[in-house]
Amino acid sequence: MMQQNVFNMLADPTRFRIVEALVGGEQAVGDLVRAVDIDQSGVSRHLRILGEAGFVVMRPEGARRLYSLRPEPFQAIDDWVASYRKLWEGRLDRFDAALARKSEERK
Amino acid sequence: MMQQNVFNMLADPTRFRIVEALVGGEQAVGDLVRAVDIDQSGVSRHLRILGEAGFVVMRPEGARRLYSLRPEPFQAIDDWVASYRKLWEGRLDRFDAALARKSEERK
DNA sequence: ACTCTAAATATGCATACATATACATATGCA
DNA sequence: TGCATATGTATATGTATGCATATTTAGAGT
Repeated sequence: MMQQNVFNMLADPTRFRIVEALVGGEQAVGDLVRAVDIDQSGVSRHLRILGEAGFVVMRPEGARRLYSLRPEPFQAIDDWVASYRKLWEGRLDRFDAALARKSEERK
Repeated sequence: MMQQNVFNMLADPTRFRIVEALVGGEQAVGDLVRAVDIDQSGVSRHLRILGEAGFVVMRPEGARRLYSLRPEPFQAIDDWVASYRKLWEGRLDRFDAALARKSEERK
């Protein structure tokens, strides 16, 4: 099921930039601060919010905290937008059926 | 390119419900008001916002205004989330290559 | 054709509420 | 002690909402 929470996370420009910065792999808070251009306290807060929403996980390494993306919310978006695919694909061919099957594998 | 504008539209719960109500086809404002449970003025305002963001188009029919979804923003989301697919798919097999090709057809 | 009325939708205005941010400070680790 | 990260507090800004009103269209009656 799709809760709009997921889009709420990405709607904030700073959080979006954080997510985009994390797609390449895990990053320490300090690295993200440099990537995002708000105060470090704000980055930490956004990371907490993202964590509570299931977007990121944290792994301590010494004094640093390494954050990385979790796949679930992105899978949820992928599944959700699939139901809108009919908007730009007129028909349901064999390929789309394969897509649907692939999507089923996740459950 | 992905601007977080797109997610902003879906982040609002009322707008999300409007979008979901429109996936089945075009709807008059009055129909959407019944589906969404805020004042009609609010629905009209959200429809304007969605229109300015490229999510919906309007077609007058007598005194009614029929709104329907445009495919572009959903295509954009689909394309964007595709770049996160590596989070849950370890490798790039022949099927994924076909996916990538299919995504290319749009351009 | 003209006017009046009712229905559907849009907009101006005021308000309330959420939340992103910075600064200062606390906590944890080397 | 010094570096990295988290949190408390205050503030400011955006924006969703309702109410009242304007606008547009259809239809009926004369």
